[in-house]
Amino acid sequence: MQSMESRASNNTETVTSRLRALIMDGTLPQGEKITETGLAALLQVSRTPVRLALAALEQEDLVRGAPNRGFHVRRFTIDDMREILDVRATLEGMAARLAAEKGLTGDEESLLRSCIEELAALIATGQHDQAAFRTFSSINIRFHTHIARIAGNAELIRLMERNPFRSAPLLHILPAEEALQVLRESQRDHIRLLEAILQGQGTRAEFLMREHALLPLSKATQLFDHINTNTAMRSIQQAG
Amino acid sequence: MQSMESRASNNTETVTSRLRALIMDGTLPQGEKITETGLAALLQVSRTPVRLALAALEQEDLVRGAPNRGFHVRRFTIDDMREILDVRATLEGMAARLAAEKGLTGDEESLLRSCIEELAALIATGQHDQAAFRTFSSINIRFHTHIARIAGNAELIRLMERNPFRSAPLLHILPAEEALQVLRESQRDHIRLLEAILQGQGTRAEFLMREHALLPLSKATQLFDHINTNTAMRSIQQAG
DNA sequence: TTTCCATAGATTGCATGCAATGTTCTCAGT
DNA sequence: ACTGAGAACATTGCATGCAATCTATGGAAA
Repeated sequence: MQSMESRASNNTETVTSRLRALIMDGTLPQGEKITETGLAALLQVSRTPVRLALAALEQEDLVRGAPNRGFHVRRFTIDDMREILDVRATLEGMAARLAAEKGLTGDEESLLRSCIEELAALIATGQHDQAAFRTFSSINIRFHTHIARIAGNAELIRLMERNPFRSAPLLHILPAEEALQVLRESQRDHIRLLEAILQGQGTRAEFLMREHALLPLSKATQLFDHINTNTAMRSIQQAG
Repeated sequence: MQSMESRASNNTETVTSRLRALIMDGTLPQGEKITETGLAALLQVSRTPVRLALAALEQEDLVRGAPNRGFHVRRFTIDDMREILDVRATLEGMAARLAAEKGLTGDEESLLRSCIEELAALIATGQHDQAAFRTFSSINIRFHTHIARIAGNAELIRLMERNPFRSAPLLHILPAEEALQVLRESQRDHIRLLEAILQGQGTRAEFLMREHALLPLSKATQLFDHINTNTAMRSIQQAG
């Protein structure tokens, strides 16, 4: 899953990664105008790789460009985030279904189990600080990534990797108590999911996964009338 | 849905469209090596727009490139096509579900109904030549596109537009009798789908749509041990 | 004959210049 | 003061040159 970052022998990919990071962590705020020359100066490269990077991020829909009028950072409304997470939930559900239909090898099962055990251990400590949430997210991502791998559909994996919100726990913007509760419910989902997959219950796995993927968002919208999308994106970025 | 073609004020988009067409219609066969200079000479432009077009199509996964070693046309195995259609079916299913959950306005309903009536009229003529299949495909695409619009999820539409196989009836590679049967079964699916959507039966609509989207592929694989992916892609291209 | 290395050719990756297109500011006219 | 036209400025889109990298060919050594 980290294949999109880091590995960068050429400048273009470096610029793409850095620009993506600048956007996701809010350094470049939503709606900010981006000029090729400006970015080139900022990142100390020529306009060529910048242009290529912008084209790439335009396809990811992180920046938007009008012909002859340059680019600006996409504005994410709360509805945009909801839509993206909705698609993500559907794709994750498909991955779970395929995994269940295909069945697990012993190795695959134990890998998923170990994720669940690590999460259980983490929750048992009762910690609810930022560090704990980060650890939780990284294990969680491993769990989800592995299910996608097991599903074995390359096109599916490709789309999931391009989705801006990898695993979007939104934990960081929730009050600590609420966040802990999300952790616990998530963990219960994980256990049920593995059970469904092991028993080859494709449809059950699919719907469990959908619910699971939408859990943090529904929690967050229960609590806030209006989510600040800048904060939310920073939160998601920190989670990865 | 045709937004990706035609509208091309600048060279880069023109080159992108033309290159995509060259690949989809088999002029550039699968696995063919593509050099920037070669394409630039062929299309009478400089390397710059070619480079941008290649980067775009790489993200669509129609061409693949190794660092410093250029690009080649992606090879589609039959399994690749299956995977892509599987994802497409899931996304189409999501669109149907959202449409059902949202409900139709009068205009939306009558637009879908008119598609169905046109298809019924076409089938009633009993024609089963290439021209009839093309007409069928174009109406069919309108039907599906409209459902996606009704669903109203921009991210979903974006992914569906990027899927290489828009509506993939594969009719052209089936024997005429089989193709006609596919038409009839499709039409039955359409009617049921509209019914489910009108009654707000989201899950039913979702699963009907999935089956519907996979129908042509399963028919084709019933008949052939091995589908020639070049022929199949040409067929899909003709359908669009 | 086979293997390895070196050199020549080809191709990509990047930087930059130039023309075309947009944007903004000024200033005259109302 | 306000509007509109025009010019100055800024920015993109494209072409092209150059260096770095990769590939291929040929020849020498085992």
